[in-house]
Amino acid sequence: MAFEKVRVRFAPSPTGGLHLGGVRTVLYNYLFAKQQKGEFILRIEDTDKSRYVEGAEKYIFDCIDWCGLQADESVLRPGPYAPYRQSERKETYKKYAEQLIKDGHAYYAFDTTEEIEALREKLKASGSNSLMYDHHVRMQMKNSLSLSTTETQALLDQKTPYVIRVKVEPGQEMHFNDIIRGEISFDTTHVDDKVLLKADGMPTYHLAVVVDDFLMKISHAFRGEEWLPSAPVHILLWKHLFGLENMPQWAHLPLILKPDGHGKLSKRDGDRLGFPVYAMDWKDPLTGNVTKGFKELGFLPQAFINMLAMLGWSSGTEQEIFTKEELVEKFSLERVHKAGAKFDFEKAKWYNHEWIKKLSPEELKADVIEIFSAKNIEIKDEDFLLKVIGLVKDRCTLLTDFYEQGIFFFQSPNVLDKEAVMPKWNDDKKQFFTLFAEELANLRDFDPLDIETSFKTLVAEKGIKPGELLLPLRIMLVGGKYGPGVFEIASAIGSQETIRRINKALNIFNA
RNA sequence: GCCGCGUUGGUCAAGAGGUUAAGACGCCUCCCUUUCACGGAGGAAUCACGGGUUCGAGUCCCGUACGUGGUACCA
Repeated sequence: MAFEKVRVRFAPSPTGGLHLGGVRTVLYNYLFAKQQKGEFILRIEDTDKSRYVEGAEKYIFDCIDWCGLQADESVLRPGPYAPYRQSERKETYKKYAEQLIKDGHAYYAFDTTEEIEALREKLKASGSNSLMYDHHVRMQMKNSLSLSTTETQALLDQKTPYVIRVKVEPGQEMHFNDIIRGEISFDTTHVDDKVLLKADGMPTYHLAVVVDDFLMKISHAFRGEEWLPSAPVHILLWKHLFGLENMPQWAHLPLILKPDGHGKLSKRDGDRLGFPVYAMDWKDPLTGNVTKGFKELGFLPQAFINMLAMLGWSSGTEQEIFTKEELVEKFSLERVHKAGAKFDFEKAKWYNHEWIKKLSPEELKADVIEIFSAKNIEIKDEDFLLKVIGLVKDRCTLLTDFYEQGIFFFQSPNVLDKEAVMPKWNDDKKQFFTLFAEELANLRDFDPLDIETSFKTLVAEKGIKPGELLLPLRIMLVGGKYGPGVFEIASAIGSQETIRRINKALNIFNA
């Protein structure tokens, strides 16, 4: 099983949305490929027409792009093994399915849905603990094993709809070595005769994944733990079709679970608990419903993939904040957890906060401009914006927080928190601010220290406690009890604007 | 039901037979800050249970419980 180089793949189905677990699988694939100087390819599983959603394919590429995890080969960037859409590889799968029949490892099955339903009813009634189409029942069904060659040929000639099923021989021990879980064993007695090729000529996942992985020379295959139970089928196909020695190494990733209750995290949990489960906003073209994404909520892609990487993996050190490059360097499949992890949105926000603190104003600039422009605030002076970002970024958890944390640098506050001021408002204070505004007009340099000195001097003259006046001043400039140091703010917005805001507020407070 | 996989604080987790069982999120207290954050110091809180093996078990084995996934012409 000598592979020339590491080749990994991710194969989403375009059924709408890209869930956290999916993005994490992409991420682990990407990290491993880059680390091993290998290639990451992205193929599309679009063989189920009934679930195909228009636009979902593009959406998947957009999400992956936002996360910065571009594939080396894909529908967008075809490589030597194109096409990468399974619907365009139909004939290939059919060829291998027929090969399997020829070799006696698969068979035609002509049973209708109703007949299979009836089988299950019958099994249930008889108290059987297995409702599968398997070696117990296949000779009672309508297929090329129970029928004679001529009968089978006749049905085929009449264009009777059929599927192709694997023939699983019972009583065989099967082993394989999972990179994360180690030795895993199955008994084929409990494996059913899975459908390989559907009546419409499309392959099922089982056939397609094996054929594609072989043809595309995949060396390592990572997928969610939910696939573990179907591994025996895949191993059987590898054995019969391409040889076990050519099979990729498997790694079954732990599941991402609901924060409360039980089960896999699903799209509905996000709506229910108020956090996103998709990378980006997804608008269902049929219903028009929008499912929220991390991007639009105000997450940085760096924080998003950092958080995702740590959900099921740890470096073994105390480091928690990793750049993509550091992840490529440090990541190891052996250190991926076996158990599923509950998703914690609070921790996700913490990662974002850390990343906002870590990035420079320059690196944050483009995102912040976008946040403001979405609120119809046009940024004219970028140097000023950079200064503002530097002043407020430590108090922003989400990118969208830049709006409320920074808006007062660009606009006089519309609403003042009067409640915080009025109960203690009096003539002395009124007088103070009137005087203070006049003082400010005379200041040469309007830097924070000068303003503070001027303020303190006046406060001392008037014999009022500074604390009594600092809060009203803040409310006047900012509107509320938040933001960086008042004198920093005053200096940033300039003397004219500061005086204007003080006077405006005086009118309101004195009214 | 059957089959697979798993189980360290509320959550993410370190831990590869001998540790005072790291660290982070969240929560609480205090300090800093004449706002809100940032930052700093501290606190409460954990090895699912029962049997083995061993001088010694969170770590190895077996069982039980619980969780989770699969059991589709879905992926």
